[in-house]
Amino acid sequence: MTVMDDLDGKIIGLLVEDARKPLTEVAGQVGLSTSAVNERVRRLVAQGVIRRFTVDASPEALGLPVLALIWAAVPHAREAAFRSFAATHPGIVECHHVTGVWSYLIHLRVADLAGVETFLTHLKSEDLLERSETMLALSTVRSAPWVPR
Amino acid sequence: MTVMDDLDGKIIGLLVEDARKPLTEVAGQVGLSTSAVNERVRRLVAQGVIRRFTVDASPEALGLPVLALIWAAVPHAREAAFRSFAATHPGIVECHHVTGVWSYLIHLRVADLAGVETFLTHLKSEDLLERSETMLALSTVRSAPWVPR
DNA sequence: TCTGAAACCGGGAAACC
DNA sequence: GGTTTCCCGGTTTCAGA
Repeated sequence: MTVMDDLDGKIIGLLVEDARKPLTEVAGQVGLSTSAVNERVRRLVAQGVIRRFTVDASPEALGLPVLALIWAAVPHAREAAFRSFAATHPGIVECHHVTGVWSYLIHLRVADLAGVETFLTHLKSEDLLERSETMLALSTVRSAPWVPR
Repeated sequence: MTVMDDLDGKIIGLLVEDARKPLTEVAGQVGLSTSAVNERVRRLVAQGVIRRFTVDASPEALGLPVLALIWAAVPHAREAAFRSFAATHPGIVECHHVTGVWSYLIHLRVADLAGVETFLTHLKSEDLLERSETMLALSTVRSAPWVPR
């Protein structure tokens, strides 16, 4: 299905750095014509290799400096509810079902520590949380792009 | 510093969904002229609220289906070395310095489980790892945008 | 800081190699 | 699949409010 050569890789790399970079420039840097690049980008989007064009925003600038990493044990009977909650809650940046003693790892973006407490209290009140363990990110060496929602 | 009103918030929200959406459309949806939107976007970039325009790619489509979440204890004397390693290693998607018994949480994207072993072995051989604990993401309820490097 | 008009330039389609 | 050409439309700038 996925037919990718290293030119596609280069194109993606350039667009990762700046998605607004004119295709003419991209074309110049990969050694193709604009149309060829345009067609390849179209294909990459159609194939789902590129999921979307987006912006990487600064959570700090938008008032969400606190990143909490939360291990969560979810009541078995409430797992479906937990998943739909996690999929829509605006503070939840990531949520992975993981191996090990905890069922989920949540990345939570909030304005302050009170926001963490509010979040955990809310989860418990909805019976979506058996127990949890929270760690705070003191600093970040490397981060994924962040998008508000 | 950061002067943001809810119009800026709306604009960012629209660009998050589709960074290539014509500014004329954005303008229509927020009730401003194209020029005004253009100016606001320019300001948001200048202020660092928007860090960059990028693409959200599919790690699976690019042959990296495995996401490993690794807790790492790093030798105190090697922390600077660890940080610069983590900042540049292509497989490391995220790396946070955290509170708790572990010093770092790493998100590692690799092709298969052998990739996880190679990674850990390499870290140890460079004396960047005292001990670690690895969890695998079985499924992801919610994920941040992913960019290859 | 916004609007509206004008200039410019990049993107998308068509025809062809 | 690739290139070149051409046209449409979006971005950008500027004058004015």
